[in-house]
Amino acid sequence: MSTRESIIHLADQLIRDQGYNAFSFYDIAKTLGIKNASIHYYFPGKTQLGIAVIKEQSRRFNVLKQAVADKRPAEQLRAFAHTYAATRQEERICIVGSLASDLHTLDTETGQSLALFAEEVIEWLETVLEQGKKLGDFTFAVPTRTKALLIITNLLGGLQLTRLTQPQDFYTIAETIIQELSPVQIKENNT
Amino acid sequence: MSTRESIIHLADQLIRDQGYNAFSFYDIAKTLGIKNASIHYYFPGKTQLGIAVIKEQSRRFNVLKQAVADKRPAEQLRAFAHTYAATRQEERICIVGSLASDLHTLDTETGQSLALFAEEVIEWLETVLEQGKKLGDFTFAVPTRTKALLIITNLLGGLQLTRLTQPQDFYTIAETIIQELSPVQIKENNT
DNA sequence: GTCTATATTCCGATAGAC
DNA sequence: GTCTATCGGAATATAGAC
Repeated sequence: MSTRESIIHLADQLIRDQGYNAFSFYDIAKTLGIKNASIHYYFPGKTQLGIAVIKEQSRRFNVLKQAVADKRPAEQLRAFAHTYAATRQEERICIVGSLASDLHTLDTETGQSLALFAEEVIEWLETVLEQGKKLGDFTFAVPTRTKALLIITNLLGGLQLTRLTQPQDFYTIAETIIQELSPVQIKENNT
Repeated sequence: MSTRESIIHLADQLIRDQGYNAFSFYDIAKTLGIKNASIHYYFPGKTQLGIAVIKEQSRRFNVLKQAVADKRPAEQLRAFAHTYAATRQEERICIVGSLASDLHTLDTETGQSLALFAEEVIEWLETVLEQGKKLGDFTFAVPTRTKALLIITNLLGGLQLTRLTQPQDFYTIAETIIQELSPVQIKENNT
């Protein structure tokens, strides 16, 4: 991994761990064993680094998208949810949730880049849900976009809320999302 | 409103607008027409101010709780969701989402105070859902705590995600949460 | 209670040598 | 590409006068 890639990777981890306004160039520099000023060689300012992080997340999302494109909708959704579960295990949150929380402190470009990425994710999830419904794999009684919003907010919010409760709460949320889409629901006693 | 109360109120607004690590004592001081140092008279440090904000949110939550205690579960839930809708209109997010995003930069006490508040909200929502089910006002097929987690993450995450899309998306989310609990669902065509 | 003044630390950023 | 050195600014916090 190049220095540039390492910087982006670390910035991403720091943003999703501590928040955009809490991490510093020095945090990255000390980990990489370089100096503060070297980061400015790759990124003129914090804004450009932030945007690079968003673009990298978008790139990785598209890699996932392609990797599961031929699979069943249920499996696509499970792969998607799994990336959040992995994030939960790291005690981090997702990039959209982290930067949306700090939105009013970000440059316009950063906010636009983030909004673009969020819409990418929503629209992909919409197509997965739509396909699942057509195939009879999914059942849901609200508009597709609404269902997509509900699922994403469950995952995004779940990463944050369950930092305050227990990790298990997140896995319960993720499993429930998938179970509730199943057309064959075994209705059990629930206490 | 006393100076102390004004400070807490402004800190709350700033935390939910810009984030804990982005607001400064000066932001509050200039609005109140006082000096930086005066805030330290009321709160020794930022940590104590942050905790006071959480406690005030908890107090106001309990006021709401008492105000709707005699009403039907559906109306209690609607009043709860309405506070989030009002927050959405201000372009802010909820205190739990904001501080949970910054959790790893907060003092232990602040984190504990926040976790306590989050659990208060979850448990109250559980009792409302449970009552609604007993009365036949609500239908849901997952454990009560799970349903509470799903609803709260929809609202918490909705405030953040819809900063990037449109305000209407949030209202759709909030309305859908309530509609989906209704035992008499008119299943319409959904595209 | 509120002020002035200041201490201290940290951060993003830049100039210029190597 | 990476460094040293430094600038300018901002933030939390404290001491002490009024």
